[in-house]
Amino acid sequence: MKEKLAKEYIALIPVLFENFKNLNKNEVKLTHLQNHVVEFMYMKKRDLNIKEISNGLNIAKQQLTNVISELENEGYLIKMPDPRDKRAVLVSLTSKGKSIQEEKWRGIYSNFHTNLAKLNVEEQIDLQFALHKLNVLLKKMEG
Amino acid sequence: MKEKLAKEYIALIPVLFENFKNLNKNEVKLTHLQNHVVEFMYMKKRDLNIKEISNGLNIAKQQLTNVISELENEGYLIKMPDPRDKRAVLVSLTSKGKSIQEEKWRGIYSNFHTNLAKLNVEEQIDLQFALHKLNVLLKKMEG
DNA sequence: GATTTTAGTAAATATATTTTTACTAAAATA
DNA sequence: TATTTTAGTAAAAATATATTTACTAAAATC
Repeated sequence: MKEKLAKEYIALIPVLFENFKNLNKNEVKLTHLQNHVVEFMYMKKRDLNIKEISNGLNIAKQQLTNVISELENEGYLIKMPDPRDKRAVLVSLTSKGKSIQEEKWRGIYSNFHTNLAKLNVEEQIDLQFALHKLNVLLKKMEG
Repeated sequence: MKEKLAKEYIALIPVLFENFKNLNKNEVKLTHLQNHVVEFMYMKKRDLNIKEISNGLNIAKQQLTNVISELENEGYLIKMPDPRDKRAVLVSLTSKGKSIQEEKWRGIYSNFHTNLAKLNVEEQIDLQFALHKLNVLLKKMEG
């Protein structure tokens, strides 16, 4: 059974991939790395220090110095001293930074709504149930 | 209900994101774009011409000339004339190109197997059912 | 058949990303 | 307390990516 399970899991990826392919065709003039950082921070939903971003994105911390100071200059995030470690710096998305991401999600969201119409009511109920189950179980698997 | 449904859908993304974060820490010495192209071709599971890759990845076709000829030099793909359009060129992943991707999926796969142990049998059955439902329904929504 | 569009290539220039090395100051450890 | 490790910055050099312009040949359209 585990074989079949893993196959279903892996089959899910290209399906979702297709859905998100247009996600980063955003208008805002950020470079790839800048966008990557903002996206990562938005996903994490909390302030992060540079090391955490560096680890999370597999980018050398030296690169982040410039990327983040540029984002700060443009008002997408702010830096502040980490009260728990005087060496470290906490990076926090501003509402301008968050709004870039929210704009992207609005697109996904509305697309999802549109496509939902292709399912009948029974299927919609099944979909909700499946999504919920999946979220709960995948989180359990990670934790 | 649609609200709740969309929320579950969107909540799924960060969960999966976490799972795939290490996917591109691969050893192979490809540049980002090169990796992107190989990944895209692998997902599509068929030969593509340069225009299709350009559209699919939102990359100017001029950029692809170099990226693809480099990949060809390294043996990850081959180019051949498109029999249906003498202007066009079909790009096809070699087994060397495919094996890079397969290596990545093996990592995901084995990670999934490991984490599956955190679920009891009943939960595993639920997971399989949810994954299957989701694949079927999402595909229906796209099509 | 003439004209326009399309697929791909080419090359130059401008930006962005990566890597290497080195430094400071605070934290952790011995 | 002395030593080592860690978080962040800085700057130069090497690569990679993006943009612009222009060209060829085949396809599509008029």
